[in-house]
Amino acid sequence: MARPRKIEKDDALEAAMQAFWAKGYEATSMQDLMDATGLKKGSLYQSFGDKKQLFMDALQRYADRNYHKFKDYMRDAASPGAALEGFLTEEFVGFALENTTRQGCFVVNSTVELGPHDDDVRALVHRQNERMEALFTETLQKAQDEGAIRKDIPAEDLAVEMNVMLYGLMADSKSSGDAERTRKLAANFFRSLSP
Amino acid sequence: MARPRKIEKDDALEAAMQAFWAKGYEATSMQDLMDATGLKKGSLYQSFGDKKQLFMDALQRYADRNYHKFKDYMRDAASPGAALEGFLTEEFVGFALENTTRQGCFVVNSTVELGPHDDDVRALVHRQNERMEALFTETLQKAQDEGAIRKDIPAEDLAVEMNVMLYGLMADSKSSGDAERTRKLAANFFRSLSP
DNA sequence: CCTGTTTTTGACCGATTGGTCATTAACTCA
DNA sequence: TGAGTTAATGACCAATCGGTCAAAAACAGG
Repeated sequence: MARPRKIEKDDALEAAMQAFWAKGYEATSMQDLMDATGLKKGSLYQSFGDKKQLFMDALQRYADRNYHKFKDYMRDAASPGAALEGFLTEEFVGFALENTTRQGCFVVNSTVELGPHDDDVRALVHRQNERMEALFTETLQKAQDEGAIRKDIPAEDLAVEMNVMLYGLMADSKSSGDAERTRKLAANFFRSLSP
Repeated sequence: MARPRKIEKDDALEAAMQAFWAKGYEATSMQDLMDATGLKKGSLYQSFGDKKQLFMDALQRYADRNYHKFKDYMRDAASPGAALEGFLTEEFVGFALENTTRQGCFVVNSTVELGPHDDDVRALVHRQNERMEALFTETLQKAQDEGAIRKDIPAEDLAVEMNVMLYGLMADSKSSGDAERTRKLAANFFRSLSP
């Protein structure tokens, strides 16, 4: 009935996500988004609404992807204890090593830049924290039953602590960019979770 | 010999610091800085150079103040162990409670926003991390000798871990704003430092 | 009071910001 | 083939961005 789309909306969103992730909300201009997506300004507005909505869509996309990546990692591990150790000392450090452009974590970046002044970002981050911490809690609980993790602190508390430590590592890596520092931190943190 | 200054440069820098701290570098316009300092645009440029230099001056001011505040706290405590516990469970939580505007830590904010793309910010943050971690190391070392802190991990490593955990808490507080969450996190982290 | 020096001011600059909208292009269905 | 529908385009907008600069203002010493 009408003219078909030339460019996949999904590809454009992925490209916009990369742009926002690399430079943050304020520092990414509509021109940057046009360059990244290959779309003209009018098409961006027609497809995604305004800059803010495009940002929120991109952030949600990132959050979903990260959640499912972590969930899969936990599911595929040999044991809950191995999942936690592997995640902290390998998966996460691997991420830090490939993180040569110091992009950090898009959720952490957005929390710091927009959290204090934007209700939508705060709500999204809150939901993300809740499900990530629920995922960590589940795994930590099983690992406690296994005897791989200390039992004197509730799994829920350890999960929050783990999430916040990952926040710190992501923030720190944005200026340190020191892989050895990250490696040691992750290993020591896992040690402090052990019985 | 010449016209005297009407406004103290120090007061203007303090006001500019508050503005940058509250909104970040990009989101703070010269107009915001004019409103905050009470100075006109031309005066700001004459006194501080450009926006970037003013920002660096403000960030250094904040970093110095924070360092000396922590140093004084450690010095005045009854014992190294009490210094660490008090700092984590009282001083820091008190900061989180008063943090109603979710300003977080200016250094952490700047790392996340500018660290990846600005060598000057990265260098400043690196220096700040080094002296903060040296301060923590010194106190942790003494507390280990006292028997108040676990000895199976070197004090240097614990210091880095503590610094990064504070990074995480500061980032997290920018969207959670949950005092009870912060309190529990700080207490549990101190517990994980104990023997 | 006059001269010299420095601070302060606000008009002004080109570039860029996010955002709009009328026009054109490209398709489907009758 | 023509009518109807939607996608894509780029000219255009007011506002704001960081930054400059000549002129005015406020003091000092002679």
